[in-house]
Amino acid sequence: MNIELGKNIESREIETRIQKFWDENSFWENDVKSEKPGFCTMMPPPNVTGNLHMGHALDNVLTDIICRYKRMSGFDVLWQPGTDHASIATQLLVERDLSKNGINPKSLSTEQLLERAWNWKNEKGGQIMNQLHILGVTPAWSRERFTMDEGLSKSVTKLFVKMYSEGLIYKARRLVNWCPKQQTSVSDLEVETREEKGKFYFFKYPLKDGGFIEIATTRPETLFGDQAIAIHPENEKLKHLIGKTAIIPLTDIEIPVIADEHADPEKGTGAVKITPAHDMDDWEVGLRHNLEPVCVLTPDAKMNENVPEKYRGMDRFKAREEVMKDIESAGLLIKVEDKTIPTPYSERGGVVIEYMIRDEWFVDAKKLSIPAIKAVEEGKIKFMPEHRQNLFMAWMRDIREWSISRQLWWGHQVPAWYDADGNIYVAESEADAIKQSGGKKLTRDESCLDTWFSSSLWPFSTLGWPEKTLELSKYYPTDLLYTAADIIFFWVARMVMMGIYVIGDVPFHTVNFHGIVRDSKGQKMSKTKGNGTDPLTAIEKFGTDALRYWVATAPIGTDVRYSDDEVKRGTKLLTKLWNASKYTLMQLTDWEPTDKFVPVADRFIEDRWVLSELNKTIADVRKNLDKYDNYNARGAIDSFFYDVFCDQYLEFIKDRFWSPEKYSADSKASAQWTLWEVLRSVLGLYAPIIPFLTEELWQKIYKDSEGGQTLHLTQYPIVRDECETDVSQMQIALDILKTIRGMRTERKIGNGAKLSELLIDASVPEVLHGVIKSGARAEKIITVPNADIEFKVAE
RNA sequence: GGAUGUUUAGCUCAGUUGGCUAGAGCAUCUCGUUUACACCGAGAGGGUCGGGGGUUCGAGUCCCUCAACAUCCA
Repeated sequence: MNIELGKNIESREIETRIQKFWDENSFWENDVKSEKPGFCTMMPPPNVTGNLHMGHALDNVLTDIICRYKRMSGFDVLWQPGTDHASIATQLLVERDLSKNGINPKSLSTEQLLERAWNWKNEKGGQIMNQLHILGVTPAWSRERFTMDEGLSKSVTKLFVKMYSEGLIYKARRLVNWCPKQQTSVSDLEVETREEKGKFYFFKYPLKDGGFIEIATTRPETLFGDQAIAIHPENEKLKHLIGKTAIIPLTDIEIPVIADEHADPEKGTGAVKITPAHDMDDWEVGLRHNLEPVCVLTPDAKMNENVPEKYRGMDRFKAREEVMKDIESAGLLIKVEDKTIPTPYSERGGVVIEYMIRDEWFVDAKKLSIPAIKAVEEGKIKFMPEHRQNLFMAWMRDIREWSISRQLWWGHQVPAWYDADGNIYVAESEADAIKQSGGKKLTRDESCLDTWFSSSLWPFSTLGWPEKTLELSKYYPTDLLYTAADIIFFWVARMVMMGIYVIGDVPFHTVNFHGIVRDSKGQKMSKTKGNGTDPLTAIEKFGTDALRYWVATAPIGTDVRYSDDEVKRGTKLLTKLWNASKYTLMQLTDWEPTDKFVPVADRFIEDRWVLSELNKTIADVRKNLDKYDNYNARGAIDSFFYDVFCDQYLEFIKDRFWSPEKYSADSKASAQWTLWEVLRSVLGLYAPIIPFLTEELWQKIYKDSEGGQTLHLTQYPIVRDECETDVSQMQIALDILKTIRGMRTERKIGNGAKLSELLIDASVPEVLHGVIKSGARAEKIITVPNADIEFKVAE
């Protein structure tokens, strides 16, 4: 063979060239009709308007390693790609863009806004997919879906109607989390509680019969919505006040003093004001005592018409100050204490959540969770790392109803219509709804569904549900899901519930949660800190393979730290692989794959030894990849490649090429066949991790003799029975060679220096003399009974 | 406040059901340009495995307790 490799690797040149070749050939499409067993994984759909970040790189490269491995192991792989409409995030982007251009988004109709959003999606939506290509990942690109595609939207509507008809979706009047910034309700999961420094206000409510009742509150501005004052029924100090009537300060509104266990005698004054429209606990109290909730806030959290004129239109925080000033002037203030208050924030909006009474749509998550819990208990889903299961189960067991309607325009509109009397018609189309109503004039519910509702259908809507497709029967339940731990409840839990409800089976057998990417100091990467690293920048610097190699070092489920130095390790490996290939080719110039084959059993012991080690490695790597353990798989390949192949085997056989006359006639052929086979296996083993360079080398070296188009559709290395020969004696040679190396270092003799004579014990088997001579670079071996190792350096 | 993790070499981390003389990479030090590779090779130093207690012939690994940190939930 006469193939020469250059001195340096042009990583980006190779990678872009090979990426183009892959893209042009659509190698990674599934074939639902194939006889091969299916292997399916879903890409967590990234935000359509988003940009690739390290988290995506982690998900997708880890998934890719497994998909490439499975494909090379005889599976019909379907890796389903696509994007998510991310309703709030996208809507914000579009509105911001409009404002920048001097257009008030509120002046546009929903239709006009939707048109803008679709234009935005069509323009920018492809970007993140293009960025994914650069990672060299292999989803079935032609199957790319978008959560608001026609088909997927139909699935959402269909499911909504089905769930409504079965009572699993319902409209109800509730106190919901309200984001005053985006003016939409949000689910419990979208509320983040932060400990904040605040004030605890103590003041007095006059009693109608004279006297006062003292209360304490953190939210005095809501007092205009008070409906009662509560005292614990067993509060000895205060219970004599129960049944009296209090007057809300700054007003003449009368409210009763009631008995309720919610009033903790130990907290504050022991008496609490009850504002059912603005506090979750008070809402419950209100239900128990039939209190009418009175809302005192506008949707943007200003005081509304239910408060005295002076406060109307005032921001809630300003109103808090004003109310307290006035209470003080009225002589009702007792004291103000500093207090740490758990304050609910809107995760997306970044402002303090209000609780508002609204008619919203809910999913009966409790009912859906029961079979989901059972499925996990029965082990139908494996969590990696395992402890995530506890977290999942704890949340599931404690689940509450899920608020799914949002006052947003970008998303799946709730398929419900109302007639003039407010009757609800839920249907798959307006025509159906009208038919249901008996031909009345209807208006459609304006709210949109929570994006997570839409994306919870992803594992089956992308496979064609509600149609009974071949894809569904072949690929569902899917095998594996790699995703970020922070969406375990938002997405993973909901997919599990919906999958079981809709299809009757779990959406995936294994879910692998990776950690988050931190910077080299262990800080979370964030835009505000500016410590983020863009994967594309890292690729520009070091190449995709190097970045992928770094990703493959991530142990299961732990946070990983990014640093350029870590990624540089990848470039070192690539260089090493390139050089080892180059060296191997140099030894094969007088050899062809068509030459007479040397059976493994006839080869030299060091040749059989390296093949035996390779066999062990292949078994080990496969075992780990079968468990989705990329970390140990990569480690096993590395230690074979570096320690066994490069550092030992290649050194051991050098003398056989330099001085062939010292060895038997078949020495070279034995080593050449071995080199040829081992290098090929190394390329195969590394292929899923560093797909570009291995492809490049395979095409240069092996493609002609093997045929086929790409390394990545060849068979993953398998254990070869004929390589299981007895090489136990090699250990003696390895020990001797290690001792000699130690002696060289001790005596400051370079490892290149040749030894004119090497003295070894006579009991060392003859079969090892060759490898010892070669490995030690000794001209001559002298055997003496009971000898310690000794040598003379050649002049 | 509750739950779940983490705590192993200077740094980042492995260590599967208890049997290791506790490993790797980076960093440090010594030696070596040898015809694949200095993005290299050969070596060396460095840890009472967070503290304390217990079970055991034997504990980094199991139990209890304390501490620090992290995440999630309230």
